Amino acid sequence: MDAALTAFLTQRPTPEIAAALLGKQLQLTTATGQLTAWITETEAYLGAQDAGAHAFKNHQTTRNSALWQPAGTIYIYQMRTQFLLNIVTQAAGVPECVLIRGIEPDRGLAQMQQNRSVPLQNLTTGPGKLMQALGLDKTLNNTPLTVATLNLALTPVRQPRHIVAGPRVGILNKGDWTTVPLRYYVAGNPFVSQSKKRDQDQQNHGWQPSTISGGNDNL
DNA sequence: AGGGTGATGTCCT
DNA sequence: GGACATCACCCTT
Repeated sequence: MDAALTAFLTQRPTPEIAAALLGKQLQLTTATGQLTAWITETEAYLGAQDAGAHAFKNHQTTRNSALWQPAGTIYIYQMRTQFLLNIVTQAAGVPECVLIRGIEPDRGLAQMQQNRSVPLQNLTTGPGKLMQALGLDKTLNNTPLTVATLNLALTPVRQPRHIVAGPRVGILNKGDWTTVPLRYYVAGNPFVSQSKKRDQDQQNHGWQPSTISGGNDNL
């Protein structure tokens, strides 16, 4: 694992990591070229103490064993018919992670639309949708980033103008953990799940304009 | 708003 | 071995 990436994913609490991931880039190498996308929405899951997390009470199973691996390990699990992408944070043995819930396509948009044939505004606005667009299943589960065809790049980066924190999606009847604001998204970005059109910034997608320069030949 | 999908884990018989 | 819940999405009303 790349030293800078390990530092990024271990040297502060997981909620801060989840917020800092907004504007970082996912990069997937495929047979037909590279797919890249900016992270727009995340959720933090805080391990054994977190009633909303798979690692609650430190219960390790076949499905969630990746959570106990070192920072930067990919954790992918299946929910109904969908696959969901998480990145493990903190030292090995600490089962915390960040769920990737939204991405803004950058390079390889045509390939993503071929993988998932829906209008652009519905392409990557949710954790299952973005995995369809990337063409990923559970194959990369329990694999380290950078070793896998999927990588997390710390540069280039886009800077959110404003980050919104709120309750996580789909966490019900979990006491205080139901409402704790561990979901983060780029305010005004159209590639955020459940975002309303009137709240979207169609000009800059919620990014600092000075950080948008070049690179994006699709949107 | 509501139902179908259908992998995986947990709690029960 | 079965009933039930789950970090979604799609389609129909």
